Amino acid sequence: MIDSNIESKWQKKWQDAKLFQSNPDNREKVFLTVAYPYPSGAMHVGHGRTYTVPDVYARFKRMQGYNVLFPMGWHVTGAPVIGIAKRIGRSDPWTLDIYQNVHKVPLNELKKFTDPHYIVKYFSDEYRNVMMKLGYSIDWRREFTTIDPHYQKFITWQFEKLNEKGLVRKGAHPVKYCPDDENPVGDHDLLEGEGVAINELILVKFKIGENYLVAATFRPETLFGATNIWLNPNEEYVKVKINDEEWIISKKAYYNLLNQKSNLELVGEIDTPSLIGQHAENPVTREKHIILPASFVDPDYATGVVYSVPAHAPADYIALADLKKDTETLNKYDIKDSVEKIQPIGLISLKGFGNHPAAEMIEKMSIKDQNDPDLKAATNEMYKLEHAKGVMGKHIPDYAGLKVPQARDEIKSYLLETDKGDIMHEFAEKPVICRCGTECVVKILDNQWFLKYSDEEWTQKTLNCLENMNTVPGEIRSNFEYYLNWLHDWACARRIGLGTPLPWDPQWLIEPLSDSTIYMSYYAIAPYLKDIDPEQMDEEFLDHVFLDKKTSKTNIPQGMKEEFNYWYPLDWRLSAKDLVGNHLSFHLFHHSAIYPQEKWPQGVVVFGMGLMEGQKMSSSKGNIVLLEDAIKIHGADVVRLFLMSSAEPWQDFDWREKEVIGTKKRLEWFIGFAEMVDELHGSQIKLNDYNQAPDANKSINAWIISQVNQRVQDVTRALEGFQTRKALQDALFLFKKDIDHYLHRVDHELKEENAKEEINQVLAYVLGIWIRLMAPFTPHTCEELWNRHGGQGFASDAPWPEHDLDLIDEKVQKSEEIIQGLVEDIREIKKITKSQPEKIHIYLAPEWKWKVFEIAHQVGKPDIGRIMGQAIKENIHNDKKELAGFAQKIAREMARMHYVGFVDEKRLLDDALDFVARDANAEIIVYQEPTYDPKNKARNALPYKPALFIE
RNA sequence: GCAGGGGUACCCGAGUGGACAAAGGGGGUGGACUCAAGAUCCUCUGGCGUAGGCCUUCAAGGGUUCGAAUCCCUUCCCCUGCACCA
Repeated sequence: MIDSNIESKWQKKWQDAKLFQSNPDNREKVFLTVAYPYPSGAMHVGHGRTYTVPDVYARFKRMQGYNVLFPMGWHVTGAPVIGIAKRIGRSDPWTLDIYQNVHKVPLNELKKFTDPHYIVKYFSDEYRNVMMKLGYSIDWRREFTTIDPHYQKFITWQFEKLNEKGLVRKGAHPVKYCPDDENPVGDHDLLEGEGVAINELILVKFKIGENYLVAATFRPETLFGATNIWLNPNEEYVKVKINDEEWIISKKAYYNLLNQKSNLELVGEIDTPSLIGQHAENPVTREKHIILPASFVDPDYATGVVYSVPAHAPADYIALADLKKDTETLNKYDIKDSVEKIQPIGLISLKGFGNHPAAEMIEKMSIKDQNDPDLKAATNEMYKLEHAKGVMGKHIPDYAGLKVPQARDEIKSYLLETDKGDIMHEFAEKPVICRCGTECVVKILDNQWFLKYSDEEWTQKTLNCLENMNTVPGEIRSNFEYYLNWLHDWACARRIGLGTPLPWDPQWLIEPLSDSTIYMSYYAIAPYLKDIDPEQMDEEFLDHVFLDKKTSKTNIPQGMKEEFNYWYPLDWRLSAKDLVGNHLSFHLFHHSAIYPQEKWPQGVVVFGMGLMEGQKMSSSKGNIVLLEDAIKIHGADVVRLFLMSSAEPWQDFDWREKEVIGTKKRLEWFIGFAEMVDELHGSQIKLNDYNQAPDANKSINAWIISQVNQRVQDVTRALEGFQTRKALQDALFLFKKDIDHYLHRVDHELKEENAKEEINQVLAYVLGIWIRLMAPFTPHTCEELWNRHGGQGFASDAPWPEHDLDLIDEKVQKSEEIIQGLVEDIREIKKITKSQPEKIHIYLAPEWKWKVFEIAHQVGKPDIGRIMGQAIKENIHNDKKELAGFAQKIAREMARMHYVGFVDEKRLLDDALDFVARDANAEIIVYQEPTYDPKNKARNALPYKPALFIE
């Protein structure tokens, strides 16, 4: 039923009609962009959602009469494809497997993937192809890649602006670094160690002879409790020269430090055992500490030298205990007497613990020795507790009474200022391994360029920008506020990758997040650039176009500047949730820095993630569904429909094959309905003849017209807020349910000519509205139906239906509820009594009960006194006792009831009598007055709820 | 740790003070159609009930209110992000 030829047919017609090529005119505009893809892999259904949301919104707004621009480009800046090309080049099996089997690249193409440019070309072609197959209403004339020379000139201009405004600075920066690739690596480049943080450690120089034994610590405040120094006697230690000092550290530490310190020089090897038993001087307390052996010391972590604080560090405490028992070692190094004398020195007071918390922690967690796997947990726990609640002891000079974090900062400053300490960086966890298999190191990059997002003035300006902006969903706003304030300076340049050179320091390339902040502006000028030499796009040129500055240039194309001013500011920016803290925030920063306020972004929409059958979707794990396959199996409209209906854009959606098929059935039903309308009509209808709602004589016809108008209102409202799921809930699922119900209700009337004529009119009206409501979601199907049923022009261009408030009638809706309530009541009574009645007597509520309802409604509260008072005053019923009983009974109900006024139930039931009789399979007799009432049921009758007697 | 979002029936998921035993979908049940299967349509899908009703439920406990899935407090649990980068 769903035919891919139909889809390609309409795609071609749209293209031929240039339907989605948007040019400035006198209409109101809507400009929306979605983050352009980085084409390093095939497009899966997760991407499908990302790009379908703006398409649906664009189509919706277009039908409402706006001039809508929805463009697309390719973000090819960055390093990942370089790595991929390299790995393909050396036939890395993992990479080959992913590209062959997950991205489904044919072998002859894969061979060419050693060229990173080819990779992005290949996948951007594929993306474009899939986007076209999905029927996106993109203005393809504006397409570009981020390494086009024209675009590079635009980026150059942007960075010159930022630099002129003093928003760029130079500095040093620690990064994860692969020594083999000679490049920083991001988390996605890692085989192991994803998300591992880089920590800063303080180096403390313990003087030993003319040299320094350099220990590393997170907790310099504990220097006052140091009792000894630990080395691992089985490891190699070396002497290195740094500036004019000589340090003793482990050999592995030396190699790590090479990446962090310049002018580091290996001077000589050390005989490690000879150090044991010697003493080194604490730079703060001037005490001499003995150097002792410990197996827990990892030579690859930090400097391989640790100073020991047994009172507060569980590892030190247990290592000391181990050593005291180890007579062999004590004798070997002749340190027995010294070790025995060592006692923990408490220096931090901690609520709930005594003088030596580490000892208690060891006890509590039953740590056996220094090789116990739980030792790490004990250390962490201790660290957290003392960090959060510890206070420096009274006997500690200068720092007494300070909280631990504060003391730590002050001691750190003291050590650094007096040159008694230094800093190094280390991974929080090891190993960290690059995809190429090499173990990564922490490297300090000098001469790095930073965007100064920490700049207060700039942040404030950007917060202003946020304040005047819409965020969808609304809750995401506080995230933005948080991130804008939190953002540190951003290292904006790289050594490796594709991209634009930094104009004033061209050995650096502008990094991908930094070159995609204001590029939405570029879409406005993109169609003008074909015949322009990029060299002409200098600062004066672009200042004129984007900032309205005067120019004497004569080679700037006519209309370029005007076009930018027409489309800008950007109305909506759409992007994924995880980009709130970088891309989306950067885009606000850069707009606020470069453009005047009237050009600042107007809104953002944030996306959730995609799941597949409940599992996280991920190319590297292979559990993705390629869009191309999904389109092939289900058709573009079904894919679109499922993606839009299964979750709101900002929620995570779950691709479940079973539910996709369910969606497909629903769409087929819609198509079948259209056919059925024609069939009932007896000949092809012309939708244009049915733009007005027909006059309804029967209440059920008024009901469906009311429902349809209600749905139109709800769908429109939902789409305005990008709630595609809610919109479809109304436009498809509930709409279908209404029609199901309607058809069920009128089924028996289709044989009567008179009734049928009205039904036909109603159905034609409904169909015309329905096709248009669905057009943004399933454009191909809707074009086809629109065309088949004599709609004018393209459905994509047809006017969006507007709801008529006069037709949304609460009484009509209530009336149908009354009928349904009645049918359900009959069913229930039949079920309970397990009987099949022959006659059903229906008693309507007398007039006085309606009056009591009216009074109760006006009173508005369950205030029986007032209701009674008013009722007696109006003299609505003679039997005061019955009146009181009734008032009491309904007082409570009223709060729950949706009272919409008097409904002529007699007329209503006459209308629906056939239906009720058929459903109940019995004769129905309606009584306004209870002339026959053997079981005295009539007194139960309420407005909206007639009484029943079945026999 | 910090920040944000959550816990609703067999599953997914609406619902932010009364119309709620709780939308919609999926799954299941029974029925109609059919030689049959499939598709389609209808019913039911917390418990009890020979008259349209009653009882128990929205992570757990406590509170506010005439009235709580919804508001407040406490506890437990889950998810996402925390950067050198798509």
